[in-house]
Amino acid sequence: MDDAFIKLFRSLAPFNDTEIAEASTCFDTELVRKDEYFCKAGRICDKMGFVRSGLLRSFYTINGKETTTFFQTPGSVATALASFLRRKPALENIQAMEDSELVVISRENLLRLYNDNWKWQQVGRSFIEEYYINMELRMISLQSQSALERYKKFLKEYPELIQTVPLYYIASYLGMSPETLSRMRKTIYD
Amino acid sequence: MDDAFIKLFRSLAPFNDTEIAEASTCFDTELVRKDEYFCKAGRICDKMGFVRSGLLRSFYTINGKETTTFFQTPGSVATALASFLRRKPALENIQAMEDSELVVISRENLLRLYNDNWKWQQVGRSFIEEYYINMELRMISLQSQSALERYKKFLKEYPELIQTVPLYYIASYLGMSPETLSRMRKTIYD
DNA sequence: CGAGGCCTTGACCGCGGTCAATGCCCGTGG
DNA sequence: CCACGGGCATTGACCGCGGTCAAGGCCTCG
Repeated sequence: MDDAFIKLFRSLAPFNDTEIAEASTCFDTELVRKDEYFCKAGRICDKMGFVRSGLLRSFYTINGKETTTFFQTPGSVATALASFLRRKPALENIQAMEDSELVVISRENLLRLYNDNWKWQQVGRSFIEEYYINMELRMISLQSQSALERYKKFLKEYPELIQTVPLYYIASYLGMSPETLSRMRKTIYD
Repeated sequence: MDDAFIKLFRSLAPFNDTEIAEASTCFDTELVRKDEYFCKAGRICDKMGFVRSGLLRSFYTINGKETTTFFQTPGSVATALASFLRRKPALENIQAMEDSELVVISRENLLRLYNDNWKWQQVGRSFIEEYYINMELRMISLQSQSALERYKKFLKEYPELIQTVPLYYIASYLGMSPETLSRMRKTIYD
């Protein structure tokens, strides 16, 4: 397991070294090459990944149109959460936009950790809470802000991504067409 | 505590009678009269309510405009979740649309239950999961469906609410103006 | 050099928001 | 009992945001 994630877990529950060491056998490393999928829509997503390096995005396809829902940068969690939780086919895909390395735990192993030690329950709760709050903020933004406001907000929150992510993915994430995003950008930079 | 909720809790973790009995001292009953608030925006929401009877709605106000985010019917959970989890001022209000009765647990007592018994951790996880999945579906709907499609979907999912809830709240929940909702209704019933 | 991927630009237009008027229902008080 | 007023739904007129379609420019890569 990775140092950064050990730190993260420790910040969520008071683990000692033994507990971390025992748990580390439950985690695995997975490489996902650019354009390949970590999860696919229609299949049950039975793993949870912690991004160590690279960059991924979640998106679903409705009426032939892709909608990007999240970008997973190093330090964040990648999973089709609803599918993972309910063991139903996932709605969304998770695709690597660059070669990415993830620390992965299977659903099975996670449930085992939950049973072994309540502290992992707490970690699990925390991640879902995190997911939830992200989603809530995103929804409020989509519902109450104009396209321009949403773009400005994105600029503040994810300045790095503007450089690396194709604009049409960002447009999709922001709930607008690439053309509209292009025009928003124009109005800002005159 | 209420029979319906005991059943619910039991479906989420294998409680025995003693555990339920011990926990029941942590719960309380709260009456919220029509138009009064269970939670208020700007204050920290430090309780979680299980609706026994009545009807409530969550909404937040941005730029002087209300947006309804959820309706809480009997059996569902009422709390400003992000505020509850992070102990930050709530963005949303929860207001009773009819006289309502809730079984309430304080944050403090919930944390105590979490510590006492891992099964309650599981219950807590389940509720957040529920909240999360609801939110996700709502977001997908808002982003990928037209106003008319969203209304039709609402009709299927919450036929009861059409009778009892003022249409302008439903419009707000569906992310459209009351006028638009009115026109959608017209196109359906000719 | 050509091809394909991505971004921009322009023209057009439709969904749905805003504003304002009207209708309807119902509770309240004269 | 009726008059009034307020809350809610509907309707109409208008219009702007942002989507769609199509074309053109600009990369990079084979």
